[in-house]
Amino acid sequence: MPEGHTLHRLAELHSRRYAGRPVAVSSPQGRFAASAALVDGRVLERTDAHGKHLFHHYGPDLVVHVHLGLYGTFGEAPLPAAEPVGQVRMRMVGATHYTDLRGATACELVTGAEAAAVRGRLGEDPLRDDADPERAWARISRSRAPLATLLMDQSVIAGVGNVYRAELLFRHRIDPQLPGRSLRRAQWDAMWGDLVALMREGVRTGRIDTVAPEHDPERTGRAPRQDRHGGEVYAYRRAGLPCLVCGTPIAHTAHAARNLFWCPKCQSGRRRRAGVSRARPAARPARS
DNA sequence: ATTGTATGTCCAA
DNA sequence: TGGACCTACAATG
Repeated sequence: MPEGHTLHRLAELHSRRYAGRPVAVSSPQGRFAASAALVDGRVLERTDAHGKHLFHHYGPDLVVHVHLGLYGTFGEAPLPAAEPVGQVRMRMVGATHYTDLRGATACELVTGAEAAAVRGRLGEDPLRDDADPERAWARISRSRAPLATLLMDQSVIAGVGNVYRAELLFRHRIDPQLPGRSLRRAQWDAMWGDLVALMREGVRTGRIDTVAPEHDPERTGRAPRQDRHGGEVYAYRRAGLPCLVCGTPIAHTAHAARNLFWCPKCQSGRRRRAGVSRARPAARPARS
């Protein structure tokens, strides 16, 4: 769940629930207790997210920085608050609801400068208004690294995880091993625009849905609908299953300790190298 | 009831 | 490069 859209969604939710009023902050588990005491009872001024990082601003130098990692979760329920169950790292209690944070990789109190430093290490976030795709392109277009690596590099693009990576590459019919410097400018422009639209949709719905209506398996009969991860996808976690476009079994390999999924036919680099590139415009990212 | 796996990142070896 | 983190859920018995 926690790719960039999840954190932006949480930032919006927490702002709606808690911003502008005092919040009771505690750490039932204890690991965040000393820091929680410093913001307990203060007014939450605002929240924001950059990539997979979430920030709760209680003051210029009182910022709670959260990274969910692989299995961190925020849960919420209406008041009254129940006894904490399990390892609750941080509990926030507001006027109408309370929220429990569990399993996060990072939950720490930082200064404004430290928060800025975290953001300084991050690349362009497609969900932020201040994102500059030109800077990401500058990195990509001079890198020999494969796009599979570059898209997951948070210092290049912040917020893309394993699902958006696989789906974006598929939607643009790009071989995951294609070196960044071999990507054409027009392809990058199309990918960035598509990524912005896909991730905004993810913020809105809370799911990652990438399959165009014309490829809906229910309609084409290519495969049964999956929907396992709260969304319909082309490649992610579909190893061995028929490609929703061409029927070829989806391939799978371990790439830098992460699972990489792609369609060996639709995303074959052979066409491109053969120089017929102009003949097949990047797959139109019919929005989902 | 138990086991396996994961949408992420850091750190030690 | 492998383990740690230590949750949630699906698959297995």
